[in-house]
Amino acid sequence: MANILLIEDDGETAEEITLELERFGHAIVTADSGTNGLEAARRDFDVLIVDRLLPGLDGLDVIKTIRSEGIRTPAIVVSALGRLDDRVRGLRAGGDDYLPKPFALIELVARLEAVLRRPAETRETFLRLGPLEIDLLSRCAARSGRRLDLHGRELDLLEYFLRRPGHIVTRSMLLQDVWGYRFEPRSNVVDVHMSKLRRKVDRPDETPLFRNVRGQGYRLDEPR
Amino acid sequence: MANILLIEDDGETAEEITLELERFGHAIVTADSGTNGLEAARRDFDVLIVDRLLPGLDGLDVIKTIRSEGIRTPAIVVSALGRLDDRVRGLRAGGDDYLPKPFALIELVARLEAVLRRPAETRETFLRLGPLEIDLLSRCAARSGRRLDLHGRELDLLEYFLRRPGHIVTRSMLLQDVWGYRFEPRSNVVDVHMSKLRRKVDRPDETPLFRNVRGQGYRLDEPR
DNA sequence: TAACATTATGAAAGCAGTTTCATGTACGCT
DNA sequence: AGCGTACATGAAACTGCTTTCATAATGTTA
Repeated sequence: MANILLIEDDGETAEEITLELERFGHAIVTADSGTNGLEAARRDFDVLIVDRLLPGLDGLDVIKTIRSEGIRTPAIVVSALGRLDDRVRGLRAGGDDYLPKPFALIELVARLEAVLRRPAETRETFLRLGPLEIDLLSRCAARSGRRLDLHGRELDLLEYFLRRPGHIVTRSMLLQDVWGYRFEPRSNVVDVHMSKLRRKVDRPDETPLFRNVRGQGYRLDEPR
Repeated sequence: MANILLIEDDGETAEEITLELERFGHAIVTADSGTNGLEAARRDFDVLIVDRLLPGLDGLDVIKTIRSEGIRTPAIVVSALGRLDDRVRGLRAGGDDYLPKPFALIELVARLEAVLRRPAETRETFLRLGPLEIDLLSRCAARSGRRLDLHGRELDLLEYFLRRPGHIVTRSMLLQDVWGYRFEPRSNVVDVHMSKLRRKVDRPDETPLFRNVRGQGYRLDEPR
């Protein structure tokens, strides 16, 4: 029922957890290092399960980083380091959870369900970045007061970028999170919609907010 | 730019205000008594301008009534009674405004713009009535956990009813507020969509929540 | 119960948004 | 500059939601 990102370097453990959670109908994606995990965590998951000790980047740092980027996906940290030092104590304050190893899988499932059961995350319904505004409730957007007449997909796209200002958004992220495709079709839907969206957002006489990053994706710039 | 309901019994004053506000690009609908005004105020307006002294029902009572029904359209009360008694003081607390007569029309326009400029009213994004739930952000609805697969219009319809539980909703209200038609076409769009919506919400084995009120419209019953 | 008005609904038509396809343009590397 | 790849975009095809239309069912009144 939920999209879960598991950041865990030990293949065996990852496999074990994946199988168990899939038994409960969840969809799991695995990342095997802190660096990969960080990248994946920028996408739209319902929960993250993060190992504390990871190659490349510490699990807590992954969470810290995405939080600093405004991503609020709840996270459950799993670790052999049982002692509750300061950093771990900070976790709960941030609404996340901590699970010392070894743990019974059923315990993980329970915490997970608890996180998912939490009152539907009160997301912002109104986003703004510089001259760009978007009202998710009435589903309308504007740039400097000029109303943008966006179609559904275009609006979803813009929302996705507005939630990640200044960050590169890849086609793959969009296909997965906006279109909901599990595997990537060879299609240029994203390109076509980006083209349409950009035409509406960045008019010839305006300073462009969207940029293409060759070989990587697109970025919505924060205004300086 | 805004849909305004003017509740004012004096035709001359009403005309004057209407002309001025239309000059600023607003769309005005007028009601000439408290009773008519009350009925109209249940629809979706951006602001109400209400005369204090009205035939039938006092202006403040109109506001009080719709507030008790959960309608939060901001209101500006206009009155020759300049003294700020308790009831008027209560107005500001409720987010509404008061304008003693006589006033310059430009003053009314200013207050109006101020009200409209207020941070987009933080409406509920999640509505519930008995077994019915609707999440406006993800735009999905459910009855007793059973997910209703509603199309856009159906969802808009359901939202409209959920915001007016137990109240009769006329076809005319729906055409105006959900479809945005200014004048009523002879069409049975509403009937068709109600039919589809009811089929999804009220299944044969469930106790029906929607009712038809012959000659008037439909009602979504509050569960007892 | 007959006659009329209102409501319900299946199916077809209409239309708008989405996706694909084909082609043109820009970029980066040697 | 030349080449290959990535990106941009007009237009057609497609899809699915919306609306209309026609007809049936239901309720109301005399």
